Amino acid sequence: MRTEQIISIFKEKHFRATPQRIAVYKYVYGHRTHPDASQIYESVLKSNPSFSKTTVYNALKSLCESGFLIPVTIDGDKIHYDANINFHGHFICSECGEIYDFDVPEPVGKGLNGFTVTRKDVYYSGICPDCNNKLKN
Amino acid sequence: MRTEQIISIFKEKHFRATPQRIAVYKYVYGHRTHPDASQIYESVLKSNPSFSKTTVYNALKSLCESGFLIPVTIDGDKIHYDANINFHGHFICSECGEIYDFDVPEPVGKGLNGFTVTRKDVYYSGICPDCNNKLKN
DNA sequence: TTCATTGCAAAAGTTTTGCACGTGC
DNA sequence: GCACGTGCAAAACTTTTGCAATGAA
Repeated sequence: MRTEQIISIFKEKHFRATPQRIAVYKYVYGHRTHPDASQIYESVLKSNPSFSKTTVYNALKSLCESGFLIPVTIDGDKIHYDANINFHGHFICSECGEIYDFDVPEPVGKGLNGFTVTRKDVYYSGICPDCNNKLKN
Repeated sequence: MRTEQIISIFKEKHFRATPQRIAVYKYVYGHRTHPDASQIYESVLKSNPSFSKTTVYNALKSLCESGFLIPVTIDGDKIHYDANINFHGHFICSECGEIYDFDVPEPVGKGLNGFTVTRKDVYYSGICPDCNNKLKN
């Protein structure tokens, strides 16, 4: 996504458009690999050596709260980030750790009267095709 | 669950029945609050002051691998544990952090040819009824 | 007996915090 | 200008690791 476009969608939501936030969002938007904070930090640092890790954490948190990114907590360890905010499922391979997107209808929970639901996530885990092939040989 | 019963289901799966593993499982089975490792460690320690934290981590990991417990990674930070291994959804309140169970049909993902799926999780987040009431007043 | 499990301390790693400084609006 | 974001270092946490000692089968 172009920088001007990012600034534009940030301003629509009254989200302060700092260079750090723009760089973080641009990276996650352009790399659909569900990177975690460290990967984002290290990648963003290459073009912007002055950015601090704290700021990347702050930016990611704010971007999630404002709905620009989705936090993926599938591995119980690091948090991964996804710029695809359309509803979809996430699959994690327990062999290689890779996270894949997949299509799945939004699940409809029962007995949640009085609950306000702001986000739904569907996580699968298992073995991905690549690792399945490697394990066969 | 009675200790003898726990030993029995452990042995069925050739899962070594150490006092530590029994105590950890009994605690999680009896407290359906989705505790995390620290809460489990501190609670188990009251009756068994000699147990170490490492062992609690080892036990939880083994219990998950053998299918006695389910790891709940809904908060991206700590891992919570659930002894209810029947399929169900988890709701986390972003205000109080409480995790609730709810009924939901197993989601059916598409386009996962070649993937081996070993676990499915449905996570919701939002505001629980208690916190909704508190926020109204 | 034997090998998996335990326990301790220390390490590794992620995320948070406090506070002074800088900057977008 | 002012509120909010940034940056640094240090702290707080959870989880892992290495290795000797212990105990379940």
